[in-house]
Amino acid sequence: MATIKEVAKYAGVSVATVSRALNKNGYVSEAAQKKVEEAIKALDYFPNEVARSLYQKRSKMIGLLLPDISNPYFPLLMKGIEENARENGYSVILGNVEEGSKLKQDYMTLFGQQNVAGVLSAVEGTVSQNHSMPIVMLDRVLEEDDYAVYTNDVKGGILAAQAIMDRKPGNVLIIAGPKSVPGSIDRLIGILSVLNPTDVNYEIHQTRSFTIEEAKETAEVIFRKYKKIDSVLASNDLFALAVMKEAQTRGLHIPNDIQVIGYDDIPFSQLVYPGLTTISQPAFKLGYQASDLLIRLINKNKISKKRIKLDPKLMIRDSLRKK
Amino acid sequence: MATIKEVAKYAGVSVATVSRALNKNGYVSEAAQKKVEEAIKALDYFPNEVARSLYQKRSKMIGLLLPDISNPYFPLLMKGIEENARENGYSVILGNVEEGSKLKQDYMTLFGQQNVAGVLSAVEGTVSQNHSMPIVMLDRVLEEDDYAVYTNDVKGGILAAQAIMDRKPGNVLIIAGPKSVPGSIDRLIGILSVLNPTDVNYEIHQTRSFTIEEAKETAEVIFRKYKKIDSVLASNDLFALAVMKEAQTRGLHIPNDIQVIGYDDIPFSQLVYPGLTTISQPAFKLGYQASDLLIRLINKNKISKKRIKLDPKLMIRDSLRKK
DNA sequence: ATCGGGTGTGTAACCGATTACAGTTTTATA
DNA sequence: TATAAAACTGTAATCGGTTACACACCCGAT
Repeated sequence: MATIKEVAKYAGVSVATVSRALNKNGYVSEAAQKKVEEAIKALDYFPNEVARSLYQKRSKMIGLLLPDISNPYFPLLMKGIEENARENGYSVILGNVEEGSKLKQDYMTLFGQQNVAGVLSAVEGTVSQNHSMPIVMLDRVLEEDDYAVYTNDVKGGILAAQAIMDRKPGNVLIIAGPKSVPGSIDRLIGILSVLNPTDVNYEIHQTRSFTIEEAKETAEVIFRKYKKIDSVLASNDLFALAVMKEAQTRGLHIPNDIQVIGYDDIPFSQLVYPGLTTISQPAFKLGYQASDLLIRLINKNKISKKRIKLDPKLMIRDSLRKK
Repeated sequence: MATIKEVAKYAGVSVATVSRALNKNGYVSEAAQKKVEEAIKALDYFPNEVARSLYQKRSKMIGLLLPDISNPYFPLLMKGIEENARENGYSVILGNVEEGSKLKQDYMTLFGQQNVAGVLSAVEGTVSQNHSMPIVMLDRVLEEDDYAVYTNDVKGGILAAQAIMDRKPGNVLIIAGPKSVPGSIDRLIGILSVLNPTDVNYEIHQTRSFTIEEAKETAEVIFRKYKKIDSVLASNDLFALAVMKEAQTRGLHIPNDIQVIGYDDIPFSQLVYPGLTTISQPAFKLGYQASDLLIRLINKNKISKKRIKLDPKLMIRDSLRKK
């Protein structure tokens, strides 16, 4: 790889002039600009980002902290982030942190050591040690987070509950997501705000994670534990799919014997039979906007909204009964 | 963030001594070592990786090039990579490249500018411009790739085809993956090596991608185009799931009317009804081993095998008929 | 003719680490 | 006790960029 020094030599100018020509700041004569551009082309030169980062005390990278990339909801998020970041000349360092692990602090330290320009985190309790490193929380957001992009989960809960209430439920089972995940609580609040004023029977089954393993377990448990359930509000699509499968295995017909609604709208919801009716979280958009907000913060651009709340949407497929 | 200079001052030694104490090379007296360690703790010092990278002309990062992170096969791969990389003190820069895009060269340049220590790529035709930057190909591997970790796709094809042949197929449909993906061809070779010696009827339907959109389209098309198919060998699980759904929508019973086998064993294959019988690619292990191989290359460690071929496995669930 | 500002350019300091080199002290060996 | 080797330490160069600063030139206004 050629260096700026070699370019300067080839072009017959100083490194300062090359740098100015490259970054188009400061005065550079047309003649010099042209010589530099020729030299760059001739030597196939690309500036070393590491050297830049060192001087600027800030790299063109953003750190991304995710709780579990094997959860299919996150890849979409990542895609949105990656796309926006790339469009803005940033790249993404990946940090995968098992739920509740202490690894998140290690990653934050690492991000600091790498001079990342900012951090996107979907892990609760992410704190910056370095004040010059902005953080935008996404998806899993607390009251106290300054900058955040997330879904209106109360509304999501309401949409899901209304969809069920519109379809004459008998006994409803709510599978509630882990209490450690802020969104789970909001969804439950939304759901209950719809169910409580009615006289519908419901029970709540509490879960501890969003993993596929627990989804499978849970699906088995609920059919033993709760008899005569005919409507299920699941905390995410994984749980919904697991319940559907278990129901079908037990010879129950969906949606006639039991109707199910999910949450997230992961791509697979369309690929099962019957298609899963679910609440769509705009994952790609969430990621894209979060990256956008972070980069605005980095560049100290005007910020219209510190917390961006996106609306979920009801995706009607075939796992609920006809109205 | 504290710098090495501040640590040196606090400890009453030179920066050279601090550096030697940090990296445990060169001579450092016990007294000095202790003073440095105290200073580090007192100032909460972590060495700046960017400065290190600049001097070493190599960072503690590896570049990862993936063709489509929204394909659920890749997150597992990523998880394996991330885990191994982290264990070895490396972090991962993400590069998502739409199939066939020219973006891959941009990313390779970027990786160069970032002084990455090496690159893992699942994108065909990835070439290094910088000889000191080793590349390990994974999953999508060509003959000419020096270092690679991949699945034995011929064997995978054979396993799938045998599973079908063991279960008295009438008319078989092979959904072949895109020709641009090396593995697709091998799978087809494997499948045909089993089918051709028999007198079973089969047809081949060629596809252009592994996307969910094409999977849905294809599922519709094949039921119109190919009548009386009763066994389907899909190029990946997405296509298999789409076919299952379409079949069920048309009132066909799986596996009695039509049996389906997939490829990949993405986590969802367990969550559909009936469970999808498929060929399991050890995605996590693939990623883990690829990272391991790359880091060996980076450290110029002994390498026992330049190309690592992992074996696929038949996962029997319920989408095939009884033997 | 003189002054001032706008242009254009190069030298050198700087970012924060590693390490070559030189100098000093301690220790071991003859 | 002399002497070499080992142990320890600091100064300064280095990695490859950016930019403060100084200097030189050109042009128009006084």
